[in-house]
Order: sequence, then structure tokens, then C-alpha cells
Amino acid sequence: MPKQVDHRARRTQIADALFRVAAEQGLEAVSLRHVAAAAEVSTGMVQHYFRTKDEMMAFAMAVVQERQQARITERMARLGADPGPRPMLRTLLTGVLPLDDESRAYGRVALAFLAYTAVRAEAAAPLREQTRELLGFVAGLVRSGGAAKDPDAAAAGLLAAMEGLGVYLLGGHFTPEVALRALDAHLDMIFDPA
Amino acid sequence: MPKQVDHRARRTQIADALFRVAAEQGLEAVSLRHVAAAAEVSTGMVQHYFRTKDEMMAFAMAVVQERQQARITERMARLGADPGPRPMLRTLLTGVLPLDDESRAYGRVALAFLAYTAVRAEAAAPLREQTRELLGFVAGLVRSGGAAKDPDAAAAGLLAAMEGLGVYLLGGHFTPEVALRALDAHLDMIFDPA
DNA sequence: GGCGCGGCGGTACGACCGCACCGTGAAATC
DNA sequence: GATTTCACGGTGCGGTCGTACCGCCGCGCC
Repeated sequence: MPKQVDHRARRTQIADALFRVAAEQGLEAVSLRHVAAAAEVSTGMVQHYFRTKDEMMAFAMAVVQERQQARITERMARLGADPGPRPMLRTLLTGVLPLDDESRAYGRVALAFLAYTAVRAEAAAPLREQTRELLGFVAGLVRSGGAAKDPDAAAAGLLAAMEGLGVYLLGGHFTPEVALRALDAHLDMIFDPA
Repeated sequence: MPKQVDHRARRTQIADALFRVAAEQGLEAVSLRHVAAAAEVSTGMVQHYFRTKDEMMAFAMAVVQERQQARITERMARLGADPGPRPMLRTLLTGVLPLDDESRAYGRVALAFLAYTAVRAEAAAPLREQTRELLGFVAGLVRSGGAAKDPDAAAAGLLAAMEGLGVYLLGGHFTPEVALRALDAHLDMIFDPA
């Protein structure tokens, strides 16, 4: 056996370069050469770790999902034991929102992938699964709040509001202040109907 | 003066071809040749009406916006005189949601443009303006409903929920039934807090 | 200590891209 | 009816794309 290389680490490092390119210039600027240049490696090396561009894209999408998932669970874990459903929800939702520069960069990439999967139906399944799981989790929290008439519908609306706020934040339509105020107003309506 | 040609009509006809290509294969498949082929004209003709590709894209984006605006005002007009804020809002929001095949195609294109503008900041201004106007209108309706504590925040949340529901519908994460149920639950919370 | 194989760089190919630029044809003007 | 002017169609150029493929380098095993 020749030189030992951690394939997953190398692939992740290439995917990070892909994110940088996509966040700055959009997904259509993502080419093997550009990604290789951003990663400061040769195009041959990129090809060595991803046999085709589609394979690279699929891996990058999976990484985005994993990071999102990890970000959520990490934030939830840091919250401590059972702080009640509303703080948990708020932590979850604000954790996903693109409020700082780093998460805005990720958000741009995620949005690009979203548009990408809208046309390539076969790549949309994992995203759907993630939404489904998140929806179930949110619905459970809403239900335990006890004030919503239709917890499933409320959870779907809340998740959709978060997604929309994210889109508007990325487009610069809303400021973070407006988005957070809208989110809190929404949580008020669910947990504390006047 | 030689042959009389309605420039706007020709440009719109080309833009429609662009929409077909973008809806089926994504924005990255939009090239002068593909659009020309979809419009069943020569690439030279496309170039004659749009000096550059960017000009064509900008025009197409403007058309999407105009159609969206027209769709909204037409639906509102058909509603009759003063049916109250909640039915007006519901008509407005369901009018924008991608619930049938045609509006799903438009939605895919709009989503692609959204990701497009997330990277080209100079093209985002008209979209921002449209959101701002819509937000003002929705806020007025929410305010006249009288039940919301913070009408501006509620309007922002409602608009965001609509956008998010649209995205989830396009991605197939939500069925139209779920989306409408979530929307009605959201309107319930705003107009009829239990 | 040669050998083999994985890691990796580099090049070439065919396709497609945006765009510049040509030529032609026909309608309106004088 | 000559001329001007717009409306196209077609071709070619320079560049980038994804991908196939070759060849070297160096580590680990027999």
C-alpha cells in the first residue's frame, strides 16, 4: 500500500473550497478547475477524489446537510436540560437563520442547492427527508406547548416562516432585527395566544 | 423605415422561451442557443433583441416580476368590493403559492432567479422593492384586522411563511393540502386568536 | 531491493459557451 | 427605382467546460 490518505478528509476539504466558490460567485461558477484553484490543488487531484462533477456536487450537498444537522443538535445540547418548548424552538430556529456572515455564506450555498434540486428531482430526496424529520420534531415541541389548535399545521407554518425569513435575509429584503421580531411574534401567537 | 416589429412583444416571446428552458432544466441551461431553439428562432435573432445575455436575463427577471404583480392585482380585483382583510389576504397568498403546474413552473424560475440575485447584488434591488411594497400592503390588511399585537411583525412573518411554503412546495417537501392547512392556521392565529 | 499500486499532476479532446461580425432581404423614404 | 435602414440568419473566434488518459513519484510489501 502506498501513501495513506484520509479520503473523507480530502473530499471534505475540496467540498469546503466548493462552498467558497459557490458562496462568492454562485453555483454556476463551480467547475472542477475553479474548485481546484480555490482548494489550491490540481484539477487532477479533484478528479482523483470525485470521478465526476455530479459526484462532487452530491457529496457537497450531503456535507451541507450534515453541518446543518450538527449545528442544530449542538445548539440544542448547549441549551441544558428541558428549558421548555418555546426556548428550544427559538434556539433551533435562530440557529438555522442566516444571521451572521458565516451562516449567510452557507445560506447562499444552501439556497443555490435548493434551486439546483428543484430541477434535478433525484437529488431532492435527502432534503425532503431532512424537512420531514425537522417537521416532526417541531410539531412535537408545538404540541407540548399545548396552545395550538392544530399543532401539525402550526409546525409546518413555523418551519415555512423560518425558511422564508432565511430567504428574505439572504436577499437583503429583511434585516436581522425584522426577522427576529417576526419570529418572536410568530412564537407568541403559537404559545401565548392573547 | 423597414419592417415594423414590436420589440417588446418579440423580447417577451424570447423571455417565454427562456422560462421554458429554465423551468425544465434550470437556469444554468439557459444559453443563447438553447433559448433560441426553444423559441424556434435563430441565435442571431436573440442577439438582435438582446445585445448581451445579461440584458436578456434582466429583462426576463423583470417579466417574472410584472407577471407576479399582475397575477396578484387581477386576483384581488376579481374578489369584489371589500370582502374584509382576511379573505383578501388569503386570496393574495394562495395566488402567489405554486399550487398548480403552471405556477410551479414559474415558481421554479423565480427560485432560480432568487439564487441568482443572491450572488449578483446589483440585480436584487427590484426584488427587494417588490417585497417592501407587498409587506406594506399585507401590514395594512393585518392592521385593519385589528387582532395582531405587532401588525408589522405579523405581516413579515406571514409573508415569510408564504415564501417558505412556496419553497417547500417546489421542493416537494409539502403537499398543497399541508401548505394550505398551515396557511389557514397561520391566518387563524392572526385574525382569530383563541 | 525490485515491484506494484495508489496518489497526483498535466495534457488533450470534443462540446459548448458568449459574442463579434458578416451578408442578405425587404420595407419605407426620396 | 435608388438608397437607406432595420430585421434577421449564419459563421467563426477565443475561451471554458467535463472528462479521459498518460506518466511520474514514492511508499509499503514480498
